[in-house]
Amino acid sequence: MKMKNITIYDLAKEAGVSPATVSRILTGSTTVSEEKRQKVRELIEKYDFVPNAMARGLTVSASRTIGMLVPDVMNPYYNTVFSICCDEAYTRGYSVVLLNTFADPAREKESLAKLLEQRVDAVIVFGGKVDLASVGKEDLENMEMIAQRCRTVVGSFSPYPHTAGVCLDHRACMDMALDHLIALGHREIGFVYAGPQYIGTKWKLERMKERLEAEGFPFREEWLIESGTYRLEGGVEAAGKIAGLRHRPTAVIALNDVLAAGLLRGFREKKVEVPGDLSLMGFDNSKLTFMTSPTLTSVGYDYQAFGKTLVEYAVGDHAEDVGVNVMISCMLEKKESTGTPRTPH
Amino acid sequence: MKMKNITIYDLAKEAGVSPATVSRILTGSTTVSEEKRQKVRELIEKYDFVPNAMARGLTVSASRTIGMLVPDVMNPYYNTVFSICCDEAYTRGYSVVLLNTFADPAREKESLAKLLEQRVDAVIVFGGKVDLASVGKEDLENMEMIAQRCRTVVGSFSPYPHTAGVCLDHRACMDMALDHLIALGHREIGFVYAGPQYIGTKWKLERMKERLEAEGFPFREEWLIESGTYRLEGGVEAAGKIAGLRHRPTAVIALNDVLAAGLLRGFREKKVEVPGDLSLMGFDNSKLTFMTSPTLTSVGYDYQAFGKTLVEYAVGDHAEDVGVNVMISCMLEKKESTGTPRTPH
DNA sequence: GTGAAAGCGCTAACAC
DNA sequence: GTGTTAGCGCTTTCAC
Repeated sequence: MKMKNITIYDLAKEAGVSPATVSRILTGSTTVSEEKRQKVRELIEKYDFVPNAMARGLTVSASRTIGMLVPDVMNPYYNTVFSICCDEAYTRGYSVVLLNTFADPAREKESLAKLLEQRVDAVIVFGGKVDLASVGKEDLENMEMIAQRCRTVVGSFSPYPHTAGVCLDHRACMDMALDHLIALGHREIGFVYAGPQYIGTKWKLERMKERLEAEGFPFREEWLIESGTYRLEGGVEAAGKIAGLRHRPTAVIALNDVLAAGLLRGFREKKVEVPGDLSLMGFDNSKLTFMTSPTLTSVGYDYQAFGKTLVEYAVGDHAEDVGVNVMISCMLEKKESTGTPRTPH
Repeated sequence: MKMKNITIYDLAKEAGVSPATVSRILTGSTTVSEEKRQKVRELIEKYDFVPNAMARGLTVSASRTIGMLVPDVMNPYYNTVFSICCDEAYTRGYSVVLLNTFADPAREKESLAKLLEQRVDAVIVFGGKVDLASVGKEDLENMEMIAQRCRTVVGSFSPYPHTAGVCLDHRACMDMALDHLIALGHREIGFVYAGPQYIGTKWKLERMKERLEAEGFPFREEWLIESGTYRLEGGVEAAGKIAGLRHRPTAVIALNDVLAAGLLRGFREKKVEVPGDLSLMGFDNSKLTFMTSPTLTSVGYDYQAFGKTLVEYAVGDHAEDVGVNVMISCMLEKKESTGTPRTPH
């Protein structure tokens, strides 16, 4: 089945020109006589010649390929950003390849290594070590090493000197959520998150404490629920815990829409009405928020800007200010899952 | 910032061995004395040496990389399959890179070309021309050309002699949906799909006609709605049309869960109760079906087998029977969105 | 067990 | 404009 791969030498011989001429036609670097160009074009067509990117890559540095790592393609947040990055990269003549790491450090490391071996022009990293609240010295050095080999940008806050970070302002996001709920009259507010080790979660939690304290609102440990996962099931389970509380909060914020959807489902099972008995909201404002019933109020982001900025840094538009952190703006979209509490204070 | 890339020659010189020896250590092809191995290992560590996959690829044929093309990563169907493929490939020492084509023929072609240039071991193609009911001679030749260069497998029925197809049995899927609805007592059934040009849709439609005819049930053109898209909005719009019908069907089947979710949302706006006034179901049985309220009855597939089979063909486990089509089994999951019609016949 | 040397397929000077 | 030639960084015979 496999046929011998045809090379520019084969084409050159048959066309009666030199390999260099074929190369010139391929790259368009210099002008070639119309006659020869025509002849070679025909042969390329005839043999369905596909140049070998590896041979080319050996002499040319740029591959016009960006590698992107995400912990979970099935999560709307990640696949939305990826999709937009693809689009943005396309307009610039780049393509972006996605690798799924399943939030597994080993796979993340291997994937990164593979991308480096393939000499991609840049890597965009989401999840994993980068998302952790505390970055070890080892990780820092590792990232620096990678940054020395290709452009790097992370989809969260970058503590790395040579890696750009494009990130959400988690404190501002939390403010938006709280402003909304407080304006509706809530003062007993819960929070459901996957784990405190993630930096975004840490910031949101800190901000929440600050705000509630400042407002003089109660802040109970039992209203803080760690689901251990970002997936639907985590939300369902958390809803059970909240429903079982002798003193429930009047509103709950979930770390993402998926968890919020899970909570919604859990509350329905437990006959807790949303937003009647309890207001509920999430973050990410994904399509998902339109599919649930009631639809989910959510703090979303400027995904378009997110993808665009990531790609800009990846292709080197801002080569002078690597190591910088760019904030992506967020906005609240009010939908049906939030309302005034039954017994306003 | 960019440092000179270090090569096996640099390592060899410093270690006082030949480049060949370094290469042997890298590939593990032959035994090398422990002493030299040790020394080289240290240097690899010291310089964070990353071998150049392009140089290697020039002499070695296999890259242990599979390329996958999907029309829309944001669609649960595709990202679920991709995710499982990643997992399956990982256990076999392969990695799979994803490219999003946006169902755009031009991007599909370019993406495919890029994968071929990069000499991936195999490509898994979803969407685009492959999904169309009628494959042109040109497409056929093009696919044959690609199949000559690397293993190819498509995520739908393969009309290509040298390309394996891993596909859903659309007729069986439709049978399952109809069996369920008919058993509940429905005989006036509608169908919402994106467009008739897709082969899966064509088969489903044909099967539906056959079955309804055989049962002697009515089959009205106005109960067949073409949304033009697979996205949520298409479903919302279709719901509006159905709600406006003077004679509504008692049950509606949507081509996928996303459309079904859109329909659900549209029906809610129009005060059509599901499943009270109308039963609704979809295909794919994605996570989404658990997030809506009511939860969505859906015909799902053995995604695990789907991903596994795709990868098996991609890595060449069944090299003898390329060109074959493998069917993935489907199963109905009854949830809340279907019930007995208000006025059973 | 190890080194020398050829070659993978392309690009980019460098001559002409 | 076009051909010649020297690499790019690795793997792999082939000797020893």
